[in-house]
Amino acid sequence: MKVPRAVVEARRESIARLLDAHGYLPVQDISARFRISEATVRRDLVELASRRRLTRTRGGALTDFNLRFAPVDERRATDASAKDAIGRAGAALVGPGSWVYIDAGSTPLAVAEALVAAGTPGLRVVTPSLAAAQVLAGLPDAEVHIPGGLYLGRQQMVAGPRAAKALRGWKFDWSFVGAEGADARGLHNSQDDIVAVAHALLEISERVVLCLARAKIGRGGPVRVAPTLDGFHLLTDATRADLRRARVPLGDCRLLPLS
Amino acid sequence: MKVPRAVVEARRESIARLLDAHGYLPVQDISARFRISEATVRRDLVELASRRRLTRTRGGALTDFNLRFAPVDERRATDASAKDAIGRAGAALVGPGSWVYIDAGSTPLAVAEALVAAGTPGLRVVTPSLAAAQVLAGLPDAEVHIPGGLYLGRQQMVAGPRAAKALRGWKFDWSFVGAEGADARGLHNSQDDIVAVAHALLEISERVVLCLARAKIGRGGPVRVAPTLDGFHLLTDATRADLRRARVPLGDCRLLPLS
DNA sequence: GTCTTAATGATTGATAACGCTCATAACCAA
DNA sequence: TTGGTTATGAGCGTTATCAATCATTAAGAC
Repeated sequence: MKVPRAVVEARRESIARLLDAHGYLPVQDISARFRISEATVRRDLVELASRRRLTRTRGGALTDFNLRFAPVDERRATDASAKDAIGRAGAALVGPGSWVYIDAGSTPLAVAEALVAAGTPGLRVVTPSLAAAQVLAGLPDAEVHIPGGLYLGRQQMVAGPRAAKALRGWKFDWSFVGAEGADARGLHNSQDDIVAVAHALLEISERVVLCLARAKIGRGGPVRVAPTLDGFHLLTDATRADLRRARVPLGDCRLLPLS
Repeated sequence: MKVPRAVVEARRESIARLLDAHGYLPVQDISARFRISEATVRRDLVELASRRRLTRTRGGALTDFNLRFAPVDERRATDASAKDAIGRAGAALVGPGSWVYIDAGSTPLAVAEALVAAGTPGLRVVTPSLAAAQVLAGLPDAEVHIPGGLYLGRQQMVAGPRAAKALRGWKFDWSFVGAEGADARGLHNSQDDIVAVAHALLEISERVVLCLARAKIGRGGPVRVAPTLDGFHLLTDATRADLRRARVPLGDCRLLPLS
Protein backbone atom coordinates (compact mmCIF):
# COMPACT_ATOMS: atom_id res chain seq x y z
CA MET A 1 0.00 0.00 0.00
CA LYS A 2 1.25 3.35 -0.94
CA VAL A 3 2.18 5.68 1.87
CA PRO A 4 2.55 9.47 1.80
CA ARG A 5 5.77 10.64 0.26
CA ALA A 6 6.56 12.70 3.33
CA VAL A 7 6.29 9.64 5.55
CA VAL A 8 8.72 7.72 3.39
CA GLU A 9 11.22 10.52 3.42
CA ALA A 10 10.87 10.96 7.17
CA ARG A 11 11.41 7.26 7.72
CA ARG A 12 14.49 7.21 5.54
CA GLU A 13 15.93 10.15 7.41
CA SER A 14 15.13 8.39 10.68
CA ILE A 15 16.93 5.30 9.49
CA ALA A 16 19.97 7.35 8.57
CA ARG A 17 19.98 9.05 11.96
CA LEU A 18 19.45 5.85 13.84
CA LEU A 19 22.37 4.49 11.93
CA ASP A 20 24.49 7.50 12.82
CA ALA A 21 23.77 6.82 16.44
CA HIS A 22 24.50 3.11 16.27
CA GLY A 23 27.27 2.98 13.70
CA TYR A 24 25.90 -0.24 12.29
CA LEU A 25 22.54 -1.93 12.15
CA PRO A 26 21.46 -5.22 10.60
CA VAL A 27 18.58 -5.14 8.16
CA GLN A 28 16.55 -7.27 10.55
CA ASP A 29 16.87 -4.73 13.34
CA ILE A 30 15.82 -1.85 11.15
CA SER A 31 12.92 -3.90 9.89
CA ALA A 32 11.79 -4.64 13.45
CA ARG A 33 12.26 -1.10 14.74
CA PHE A 34 10.23 0.51 11.99
CA ARG A 35 7.75 -2.34 11.54
CA ILE A 36 8.44 -2.55 7.85
CA SER A 37 9.41 -5.55 5.76
CA GLU A 38 13.02 -6.29 5.04
CA ALA A 39 12.29 -5.65 1.39
CA THR A 40 11.36 -2.09 2.21
CA VAL A 41 14.37 -1.67 4.42
CA ARG A 42 16.56 -2.75 1.53
CA ARG A 43 14.85 -0.34 -0.80
CA ASP A 44 15.42 2.46 1.69
CA LEU A 45 19.03 1.47 2.10
CA VAL A 46 19.55 1.42 -1.66
CA GLU A 47 18.13 4.91 -1.86
CA LEU A 48 20.12 6.26 1.09
CA ALA A 49 23.28 4.67 -0.21
CA SER A 50 22.80 6.35 -3.57
CA ARG A 51 22.66 9.63 -1.68
CA ARG A 52 25.83 8.70 0.15
CA ARG A 53 24.15 8.87 3.49
CA LEU A 54 25.35 5.41 4.40
CA THR A 55 27.22 2.36 3.21
CA ARG A 56 25.50 -0.93 2.64
CA THR A 57 27.00 -4.17 3.80
CA ARG A 58 25.69 -7.65 3.44
CA GLY A 59 23.19 -8.01 6.24
CA GLY A 60 23.00 -4.38 7.24
CA ALA A 61 24.31 -0.88 6.78
CA LEU A 62 26.94 1.43 8.20
CA THR A 63 26.98 5.14 8.88
CA ASP A 64 29.12 6.88 6.39
CA PHE A 65 31.43 8.27 8.97
CA ASN A 66 33.54 8.49 5.87
CA LEU A 67 31.07 10.95 4.50
CA ARG A 68 32.98 13.48 6.49
CA PHE A 69 36.15 12.23 4.94
CA ALA A 70 34.56 11.64 1.58
CA PRO A 71 37.00 13.43 -0.72
CA VAL A 72 39.99 11.66 0.78
CA ASP A 73 38.20 8.38 1.00
CA GLU A 74 37.22 8.42 -2.63
CA ARG A 75 40.76 8.99 -3.73
CA ARG A 76 41.84 6.33 -1.30
CA ALA A 77 39.73 3.85 -3.25
CA THR A 78 41.61 4.42 -6.51
CA ASP A 79 44.78 2.37 -6.79
CA ALA A 80 43.95 0.90 -3.40
CA SER A 81 46.24 -2.08 -3.69
CA ALA A 82 49.19 0.01 -4.85
CA LYS A 83 48.65 2.41 -2.00
CA ASP A 84 48.35 -0.45 0.46
CA ALA A 85 51.65 -1.84 -0.70
CA ILE A 86 53.29 1.57 -0.44
CA GLY A 87 51.72 2.06 2.98
CA ARG A 88 53.01 -1.24 4.29
CA ALA A 89 56.50 -0.66 2.94
CA GLY A 90 56.54 2.82 4.45
CA ALA A 91 55.30 1.68 7.83
CA ALA A 92 57.89 -1.08 7.88
CA LEU A 93 60.61 1.57 7.82
CA VAL A 94 59.43 3.23 10.98
CA GLY A 95 60.85 1.99 14.27
CA PRO A 96 59.13 2.20 17.66
CA GLY A 97 59.14 5.61 19.27
CA SER A 98 59.97 7.52 16.09
CA TRP A 99 58.90 11.04 15.29
CA VAL A 100 56.95 10.89 12.08
CA TYR A 101 55.35 13.43 9.80
CA ILE A 102 52.48 12.27 7.62
CA ASP A 103 51.35 14.55 4.85
CA ALA A 104 47.81 15.04 3.69
CA GLY A 105 46.77 12.90 0.73
CA SER A 106 45.53 9.42 0.17
CA THR A 107 48.91 7.73 -0.26
CA PRO A 108 50.44 9.03 2.96
CA LEU A 109 47.15 8.07 4.59
CA ALA A 110 47.88 4.50 3.58
CA VAL A 111 51.12 4.73 5.57
CA ALA A 112 49.14 5.87 8.60
CA GLU A 113 46.78 2.94 8.20
CA ALA A 114 49.67 0.54 7.89
CA LEU A 115 51.29 1.99 11.01
CA VAL A 116 48.09 1.38 12.91
CA ALA A 117 47.80 -2.11 11.47
CA ALA A 118 51.38 -2.83 12.49
CA GLY A 119 50.74 -1.40 15.93
CA THR A 120 54.12 0.33 16.02
CA PRO A 121 54.50 1.42 19.65
CA GLY A 122 55.30 4.83 21.07
CA LEU A 123 54.98 6.85 17.89
CA ARG A 124 54.90 10.62 17.90
CA VAL A 125 53.18 11.78 14.75
CA VAL A 126 52.46 15.17 13.27
CA THR A 127 49.94 15.41 10.46
CA PRO A 128 47.86 18.11 8.82
CA SER A 129 45.40 15.47 7.62
CA LEU A 130 42.42 14.98 9.87
CA ALA A 131 41.76 11.58 8.34
CA ALA A 132 45.29 10.48 9.21
CA ALA A 133 44.94 11.92 12.71
CA GLN A 134 41.71 10.03 13.19
CA VAL A 135 43.25 6.81 11.97
CA LEU A 136 46.37 7.22 14.11
CA ALA A 137 44.25 7.87 17.15
CA GLY A 138 43.58 4.15 16.92
CA LEU A 139 47.08 3.57 18.27
CA PRO A 140 46.53 3.69 22.00
CA ASP A 141 49.99 4.89 22.90
CA ALA A 142 50.65 7.22 19.98
CA GLU A 143 50.88 10.96 20.38
CA VAL A 144 49.23 12.69 17.46
CA HIS A 145 49.75 16.38 16.79
CA ILE A 146 48.02 18.63 14.34
CA PRO A 147 49.83 21.76 13.22
CA GLY A 148 47.71 24.88 13.37
CA GLY A 149 46.44 26.48 10.22
CA LEU A 150 43.61 27.22 7.89
CA TYR A 151 41.14 24.40 7.69
CA LEU A 152 40.32 23.21 4.19
CA GLY A 153 37.00 21.47 4.45
CA ARG A 154 37.06 19.82 1.07
CA GLN A 155 40.40 18.20 1.66
CA GLN A 156 40.03 17.57 5.35
CA MET A 157 43.34 19.16 6.17
CA VAL A 158 44.95 22.20 7.64
CA ALA A 159 47.22 24.30 5.49
CA GLY A 160 48.44 27.82 5.10
CA PRO A 161 51.62 29.66 6.01
CA ARG A 162 51.07 28.95 9.68
CA ALA A 163 51.30 25.24 9.03
CA ALA A 164 54.75 25.44 7.49
CA LYS A 165 55.95 27.75 10.23
CA ALA A 166 54.58 25.54 12.96
CA LEU A 167 56.64 22.62 11.68
CA ARG A 168 59.92 24.37 12.45
CA GLY A 169 59.60 23.42 16.09
CA TRP A 170 59.86 19.72 15.33
CA LYS A 171 62.44 17.21 14.17
CA PHE A 172 61.32 14.08 12.35
CA ASP A 173 62.90 10.71 11.84
CA TRP A 174 60.60 10.05 8.93
CA SER A 175 58.40 12.26 6.81
CA PHE A 176 55.94 10.77 4.38
CA VAL A 177 54.74 13.10 1.68
CA GLY A 178 52.59 12.71 -1.38
CA ALA A 179 52.40 14.64 -4.64
CA GLU A 180 50.08 15.31 -7.53
CA GLY A 181 52.54 14.02 -10.05
CA ALA A 182 56.11 13.69 -11.18
CA ASP A 183 57.27 14.21 -14.76
CA ALA A 184 60.28 15.46 -16.68
CA ARG A 185 59.94 18.91 -15.15
CA GLY A 186 60.11 17.60 -11.61
CA LEU A 187 57.72 17.13 -8.73
CA HIS A 188 54.32 18.78 -8.75
CA ASN A 189 51.57 19.49 -6.31
CA SER A 190 48.28 21.29 -6.17
CA GLN A 191 48.86 24.02 -3.63
CA ASP A 192 51.27 26.78 -2.96
CA ASP A 193 51.47 26.27 0.77
CA ILE A 194 52.44 22.67 0.33
CA VAL A 195 55.64 23.69 -1.40
CA ALA A 196 56.75 25.59 1.69
CA VAL A 197 55.93 22.57 3.82
CA ALA A 198 57.94 20.26 1.58
CA HIS A 199 60.97 22.50 1.82
CA ALA A 200 60.65 22.77 5.58
CA LEU A 201 60.41 18.99 5.83
CA LEU A 202 63.58 18.44 3.84
CA GLU A 203 65.38 20.53 6.45
CA ILE A 204 63.94 19.08 9.63
CA SER A 205 63.62 15.42 8.68
CA GLU A 206 66.21 12.71 8.70
CA ARG A 207 64.54 11.20 5.67
CA VAL A 208 61.68 12.43 3.53
CA VAL A 209 59.84 9.59 1.83
CA LEU A 210 57.93 10.51 -1.29
CA CYS A 211 54.96 8.16 -1.65
CA LEU A 212 53.98 8.05 -5.28
CA ALA A 213 51.54 5.64 -6.84
CA ARG A 214 52.47 4.55 -10.33
CA ALA A 215 49.52 6.43 -11.79
CA LYS A 216 51.13 9.70 -10.73
CA ILE A 217 54.24 9.11 -12.78
CA GLY A 218 54.31 11.29 -15.86
CA ARG A 219 51.58 13.55 -14.51
CA GLY A 220 51.92 17.27 -13.89
CA GLY A 221 50.28 19.66 -11.49
CA PRO A 222 49.65 23.37 -10.97
CA VAL A 223 52.62 24.06 -8.68
CA ARG A 224 56.16 22.77 -8.95
CA VAL A 225 57.50 21.57 -5.62
CA ALA A 226 60.99 20.77 -6.84
CA PRO A 227 62.78 20.48 -10.20
CA THR A 228 64.22 17.07 -9.24
CA LEU A 229 63.57 14.40 -6.64
CA ASP A 230 66.90 15.31 -5.07
CA GLY A 231 66.90 14.63 -1.35
CA PHE A 232 63.79 12.47 -1.33
CA HIS A 233 63.50 8.77 -0.75
CA LEU A 234 61.07 7.38 -3.27
CA LEU A 235 58.49 4.76 -2.44
CA THR A 236 56.49 3.69 -5.49
CA ASP A 237 54.96 0.72 -7.21
CA ALA A 238 56.33 2.02 -10.50
CA THR A 239 59.38 0.34 -11.99
CA ARG A 240 62.68 2.02 -12.83
CA ALA A 241 61.64 1.64 -16.45
CA ASP A 242 58.45 3.61 -15.78
CA LEU A 243 60.49 6.39 -14.23
CA ARG A 244 62.95 6.41 -17.11
CA ARG A 245 60.17 6.47 -19.66
CA ALA A 246 58.59 9.52 -18.01
CA ARG A 247 62.06 11.09 -17.74
CA VAL A 248 61.55 11.87 -14.08
CA PRO A 249 64.70 13.69 -12.91
CA LEU A 250 65.67 11.49 -10.00
CA GLY A 251 68.78 13.40 -8.92
CA ASP A 252 70.30 11.53 -6.01
CA CYS A 253 66.89 10.32 -4.95
CA ARG A 254 67.05 6.92 -3.34
CA LEU A 255 64.58 4.32 -4.52
CA LEU A 256 63.14 2.26 -1.66
CA PRO A 257 62.00 -1.33 -2.25
CA LEU A 258 58.30 -2.03 -1.97
CA SER A 259 58.44 -5.09 0.25
CA MET B 1 50.68 -25.87 7.98
CA LYS B 2 51.20 -24.80 11.50
CA VAL B 3 52.56 -21.34 12.03
CA PRO B 4 54.33 -19.88 15.06
CA ARG B 5 51.98 -18.86 17.83
CA ALA B 6 53.52 -15.39 17.91
CA VAL B 7 52.74 -14.88 14.24
CA VAL B 8 49.11 -15.79 14.74
CA GLU B 9 48.76 -13.43 17.67
CA ALA B 10 50.47 -10.63 15.78
CA ARG B 11 48.18 -11.14 12.82
CA ARG B 12 45.08 -11.08 14.98
CA GLU B 13 46.20 -7.90 16.63
CA SER B 14 46.87 -6.43 13.19
CA ILE B 15 43.40 -7.35 12.05
CA ALA B 16 41.90 -5.68 15.09
CA ARG B 17 43.93 -2.54 14.51
CA LEU B 18 43.21 -2.46 10.81
CA LEU B 19 39.59 -2.68 11.73
CA ASP B 20 39.93 0.17 14.19
CA ALA B 21 41.33 2.23 11.36
CA HIS B 22 38.61 1.31 8.89
CA GLY B 23 35.61 0.90 11.14
CA TYR B 24 34.39 -2.00 9.07
CA LEU B 25 35.99 -4.55 6.79
CA PRO B 26 34.50 -7.40 4.81
CA VAL B 27 35.97 -10.85 5.36
CA GLN B 28 37.11 -10.86 1.75
CA ASP B 29 39.18 -7.72 2.22
CA ILE B 30 40.87 -9.02 5.32
CA SER B 31 41.57 -12.27 3.55
CA ALA B 32 43.15 -10.44 0.62
CA ARG B 33 45.16 -8.02 2.73
CA PHE B 34 46.73 -10.69 4.89
CA ARG B 35 46.92 -13.35 2.19
CA ILE B 36 45.08 -15.85 4.33
CA SER B 37 42.03 -17.93 3.53
CA GLU B 38 38.59 -16.72 4.52
CA ALA B 39 38.37 -19.71 6.81
CA THR B 40 41.32 -18.43 8.79
CA VAL B 41 39.92 -14.91 8.81
CA ARG B 42 36.73 -16.24 10.33
CA ARG B 43 38.65 -18.18 12.91
CA ASP B 44 40.55 -15.03 13.82
CA LEU B 45 37.35 -13.02 13.99
CA VAL B 46 35.72 -15.60 16.25
CA GLU B 47 38.69 -15.38 18.57
CA LEU B 48 38.86 -11.58 18.53
CA ALA B 49 35.13 -11.29 19.05
CA SER B 50 35.37 -13.57 22.08
CA ARG B 51 37.92 -11.14 23.46
CA ARG B 52 35.54 -8.25 22.75
CA ARG B 53 38.02 -6.60 20.45
CA LEU B 54 35.46 -6.39 17.66
CA THR B 55 31.93 -7.27 16.62
CA ARG B 56 31.25 -9.76 13.92
CA THR B 57 28.66 -9.14 11.25
CA ARG B 58 27.59 -11.30 8.36
CA GLY B 59 30.21 -10.64 5.72
CA GLY B 60 32.71 -8.83 7.87
CA ALA B 61 33.50 -7.30 11.20
CA LEU B 62 33.21 -3.97 12.98
CA THR B 63 35.32 -2.15 15.49
CA ASP B 64 33.65 -1.98 18.84
CA PHE B 65 32.56 1.41 17.85
CA ASN B 66 31.59 2.83 21.20
CA LEU B 67 35.12 4.19 21.11
CA ARG B 68 34.97 5.80 17.72
CA PHE B 69 31.47 7.04 17.16
CA ALA B 70 29.94 7.58 20.54
CA PRO B 71 31.71 10.48 22.15
CA VAL B 72 30.65 13.58 20.25
CA ASP B 73 27.47 12.30 18.68
CA GLU B 74 26.17 10.81 21.86
CA ARG B 75 26.65 13.95 23.90
CA ARG B 76 25.09 15.97 21.14
CA ALA B 77 21.99 13.81 21.41
CA THR B 78 21.51 14.53 25.13
CA ASP B 79 19.64 17.75 25.86
CA ALA B 80 19.44 18.30 22.13
CA SER B 81 16.61 20.84 22.28
CA ALA B 82 18.27 22.89 25.02
CA LYS B 83 21.50 22.93 23.06
CA ASP B 84 19.70 23.91 19.89
CA ALA B 85 18.09 26.85 21.65
CA ILE B 86 21.40 27.95 23.12
CA GLY B 87 23.02 27.54 19.72
CA ARG B 88 20.44 29.70 17.98
CA ALA B 89 20.63 32.40 20.63
CA GLY B 90 24.41 32.42 20.43
CA ALA B 91 24.50 32.56 16.67
CA ALA B 92 22.05 35.45 16.69
CA LEU B 93 24.60 37.54 18.60
CA VAL B 94 27.25 37.22 15.93
CA GLY B 95 27.34 39.84 13.18
CA PRO B 96 28.72 39.35 9.67
CA GLY B 97 32.49 39.36 9.36
CA SER B 98 33.13 38.73 13.04
CA TRP B 99 36.09 36.90 14.47
CA VAL B 100 34.71 34.03 16.52
CA TYR B 101 36.20 31.35 18.73
CA ILE B 102 34.22 28.16 19.21
CA ASP B 103 35.31 25.82 21.94
CA ALA B 104 35.20 22.03 21.80
CA GLY B 105 32.13 20.41 23.30
CA SER B 106 28.64 19.65 22.23
CA THR B 107 27.04 22.92 23.32
CA PRO B 108 29.45 25.22 21.48
CA LEU B 109 29.03 22.87 18.53
CA ALA B 110 25.35 23.79 18.54
CA VAL B 111 26.40 27.42 18.08
CA ALA B 112 28.48 26.42 15.06
CA GLU B 113 25.54 24.55 13.59
CA ALA B 114 23.28 27.53 14.15
CA LEU B 115 25.80 29.86 12.51
CA VAL B 116 25.79 27.65 9.45
CA ALA B 117 22.01 27.45 9.47
CA ALA B 118 21.83 31.24 9.68
CA GLY B 119 24.39 31.58 6.90
CA THR B 120 26.18 34.45 8.62
CA PRO B 121 28.53 35.82 5.96
CA GLY B 122 32.25 36.50 6.13
CA LEU B 123 32.99 34.80 9.42
CA ARG B 124 36.49 34.11 10.60
CA VAL B 125 36.38 31.27 13.08
CA VAL B 126 38.97 29.52 15.21
CA THR B 127 38.07 26.21 16.80
CA PRO B 128 39.91 23.28 18.34
CA SER B 129 36.93 21.04 17.61
CA LEU B 130 37.16 19.08 14.39
CA ALA B 131 33.42 18.56 14.41
CA ALA B 132 32.86 22.31 14.59
CA ALA B 133 35.45 22.93 11.89
CA GLN B 134 33.74 20.42 9.67
CA VAL B 135 30.35 21.97 10.26
CA LEU B 136 31.63 25.49 9.67
CA ALA B 137 33.27 24.41 6.43
CA GLY B 138 29.70 24.34 5.19
CA LEU B 139 29.76 28.12 5.11
CA PRO B 140 31.21 28.84 1.70
CA ASP B 141 32.81 32.15 2.59
CA ALA B 142 33.95 31.40 6.11
CA GLU B 143 37.58 31.13 7.07
CA VAL B 144 38.09 28.34 9.56
CA HIS B 145 41.30 27.97 11.53
CA ILE B 146 42.41 25.17 13.75
CA PRO B 147 44.98 25.95 16.43
CA GLY B 148 47.83 23.45 16.52
CA GLY B 149 48.09 20.97 19.32
CA LEU B 150 47.78 17.44 20.52
CA TYR B 151 44.96 15.55 18.87
CA LEU B 152 42.58 13.81 21.23
CA GLY B 153 40.93 11.11 19.19
CA ARG B 154 38.17 10.31 21.61
CA GLN B 155 37.01 13.88 21.75
CA GLN B 156 37.93 14.81 18.21
CA MET B 157 39.68 17.96 19.26
CA VAL B 158 43.12 19.47 19.60
CA ALA B 159 44.37 20.49 22.99
CA GLY B 160 47.56 20.91 24.93
CA PRO B 161 49.75 23.85 25.88
CA ARG B 162 50.40 24.68 22.26
CA ALA B 163 46.73 25.32 21.69
CA ALA B 164 46.51 28.01 24.37
CA LYS B 165 49.71 29.63 23.18
CA ALA B 166 48.59 29.65 19.57
CA LEU B 167 45.49 31.64 20.49
CA ARG B 168 47.53 34.67 21.57
CA GLY B 169 47.94 35.72 17.98
CA TRP B 170 44.21 36.36 17.56
CA LYS B 171 41.56 38.80 18.72
CA PHE B 172 37.96 37.66 18.91
CA ASP B 173 34.68 39.50 18.85
CA TRP B 174 32.94 36.50 20.33
CA SER B 175 34.15 33.40 22.09
CA PHE B 176 31.79 30.55 22.81
CA VAL B 177 32.96 28.14 25.48
CA GLY B 178 31.44 25.19 27.25
CA ALA B 179 32.09 23.63 30.64
CA GLU B 180 31.58 20.42 32.54
CA GLY B 181 29.59 22.09 35.24
CA ALA B 182 29.02 25.12 37.45
CA ASP B 183 28.28 24.95 41.14
CA ALA B 184 28.88 26.92 44.33
CA ARG B 185 32.62 26.56 43.96
CA GLY B 186 32.68 28.07 40.50
CA LEU B 187 33.15 26.86 36.95
CA HIS B 188 34.57 23.42 36.27
CA ASN B 189 35.97 21.53 33.34
CA SER B 190 37.53 18.20 32.59
CA GLN B 191 41.02 19.08 31.47
CA ASP B 192 43.91 21.12 32.64
CA ASP B 193 44.78 22.60 29.28
CA ILE B 194 41.30 23.95 28.86
CA VAL B 195 41.77 26.20 31.87
CA ALA B 196 44.69 27.95 30.21
CA VAL B 197 42.61 28.39 27.07
CA ALA B 198 39.74 29.92 29.03
CA HIS B 199 42.02 32.44 30.66
CA ALA B 200 43.59 33.35 27.35
CA LEU B 201 40.15 33.83 25.82
CA LEU B 202 39.06 36.22 28.56
CA GLU B 203 42.01 38.40 27.62
CA ILE B 204 41.75 38.36 23.86
CA SER B 205 37.98 38.35 23.39
CA GLU B 206 35.55 41.22 23.46
CA ARG B 207 32.97 38.90 25.00
CA VAL B 208 33.25 35.33 26.20
CA VAL B 209 29.94 33.52 26.10
CA LEU B 210 29.61 30.56 28.41
CA CYS B 211 27.19 28.06 26.90
CA LEU B 212 25.77 25.96 29.68
CA ALA B 213 22.88 23.57 29.39
CA ARG B 214 20.66 23.46 32.44
CA ALA B 215 21.78 19.93 33.24
CA LYS B 216 25.27 21.25 33.95
CA ILE B 217 24.12 23.59 36.69
CA GLY B 218 25.07 22.29 40.11
CA ARG B 219 27.54 19.82 38.65
CA GLY B 220 31.23 19.76 39.43
CA GLY B 221 34.25 18.62 37.47
CA PRO B 222 37.85 17.59 37.97
CA VAL B 223 39.42 20.98 37.28
CA ARG B 224 38.27 24.40 38.37
CA VAL B 225 38.40 26.95 35.57
CA ALA B 226 37.35 29.95 37.68
CA PRO B 227 35.95 30.56 41.16
CA THR B 228 33.16 32.76 39.78
CA LEU B 229 31.55 33.43 36.41
CA ASP B 230 33.07 36.90 36.53
CA GLY B 231 33.76 38.22 33.06
CA PHE B 232 31.64 35.67 31.23
CA HIS B 233 28.37 36.19 29.45
CA LEU B 234 26.08 33.34 30.33
CA LEU B 235 23.84 31.62 27.82
CA THR B 236 21.70 28.93 29.39
CA ASP B 237 18.27 27.39 29.41
CA ALA B 238 18.37 27.39 33.20
CA THR B 239 16.38 30.00 35.09
CA ARG B 240 17.77 32.52 37.56
CA ALA B 241 16.08 30.43 40.22
CA ASP B 242 18.07 27.37 39.10
CA LEU B 243 21.27 29.33 39.38
CA ARG B 244 20.36 30.69 42.79
CA ARG B 245 19.43 27.26 44.04
CA ALA B 246 22.79 25.85 43.02
CA ARG B 247 24.49 28.92 44.52
CA VAL B 248 26.50 29.50 41.38
CA PRO B 249 28.71 32.53 42.08
CA LEU B 250 27.74 34.74 39.18
CA GLY B 251 29.99 37.70 39.98
CA ASP B 252 29.32 40.38 37.39
CA CYS B 253 28.44 37.73 34.82
CA ARG B 254 25.83 38.96 32.41
CA LEU B 255 22.90 36.68 31.70
CA LEU B 256 21.96 36.60 28.03
CA PRO B 257 18.35 35.92 26.99
CA LEU B 258 17.66 32.68 25.16
CA SER B 259 15.62 34.07 22.31
C1' DG C 1 65.32 -36.79 15.78
C1' DT C 2 60.53 -38.18 16.96
C1' DC C 3 56.10 -37.36 18.47
C1' DT C 4 52.44 -34.43 19.57
C1' DT C 5 50.06 -30.40 18.84
C1' DA C 6 48.20 -26.67 16.32
C1' DA C 7 47.26 -23.73 12.39
C1' DT C 8 46.00 -23.70 7.72
C1' DG C 9 43.27 -24.12 3.27
C1' DA C 10 39.98 -26.72 0.72
C1' DT C 11 35.53 -28.79 0.59
C1' DT C 12 30.79 -29.28 1.57
C1' DG C 13 26.03 -28.85 3.00
C1' DA C 14 23.24 -25.59 5.32
C1' DT C 15 21.63 -21.11 5.93
C1' DA C 16 21.00 -16.29 5.38
C1' DA C 17 20.59 -12.39 2.49
C1' DC C 18 19.76 -10.64 -1.93
C1' DG C 19 17.36 -8.91 -6.19
C1' DC C 20 13.51 -9.48 -8.84
C1' DT C 21 8.68 -9.80 -9.98
C1' DC C 22 3.98 -9.27 -8.99
C1' DA C 23 -0.41 -8.32 -6.83
C1' DT C 24 -2.34 -5.05 -3.72
C1' DA C 25 -3.79 -0.88 -1.76
C1' DA C 26 -3.34 3.76 -0.68
C1' DC C 27 -1.91 8.32 -2.30
C1' DC C 28 -2.40 12.18 -5.57
C1' DA C 29 -3.79 14.77 -9.38
C1' DA C 30 -7.36 15.37 -12.76
C1' DT D 1 -14.83 10.17 -8.40
C1' DT D 2 -11.59 8.15 -11.35
C1' DG D 3 -7.42 6.76 -13.28
C1' DG D 4 -2.60 6.76 -12.86
C1' DT D 5 1.06 6.30 -9.81
C1' DT D 6 3.83 4.55 -6.20
C1' DA D 7 5.11 2.30 -1.86
C1' DT D 8 4.56 -2.05 0.09
C1' DG D 9 5.08 -7.06 1.36
C1' DA D 10 5.13 -11.73 -0.17
C1' DG D 11 7.05 -15.32 -3.00
C1' DC D 12 10.97 -17.31 -5.37
C1' DG D 13 15.24 -18.43 -7.59
C1' DT D 14 20.06 -17.03 -7.05
C1' DT D 15 24.12 -15.93 -4.66
C1' DA D 16 27.07 -15.13 -0.75
C1' DT D 17 28.45 -16.38 3.69
C1' DC D 18 28.95 -19.56 7.34
C1' DA D 19 30.23 -23.57 10.42
C1' DA D 20 32.04 -28.03 10.44
C1' DT D 21 35.07 -31.48 8.82
C1' DC D 22 39.45 -33.25 7.10
C1' DA D 23 44.00 -33.82 5.26
C1' DT D 24 48.33 -31.45 5.32
C1' DT D 25 52.31 -29.45 7.14
C1' DA D 26 55.12 -27.09 10.25
C1' DA D 27 55.96 -25.74 15.14
C1' DG D 28 57.04 -26.98 19.77
C1' DA D 29 58.07 -30.36 23.41
C1' DC D 30 60.85 -34.07 24.88
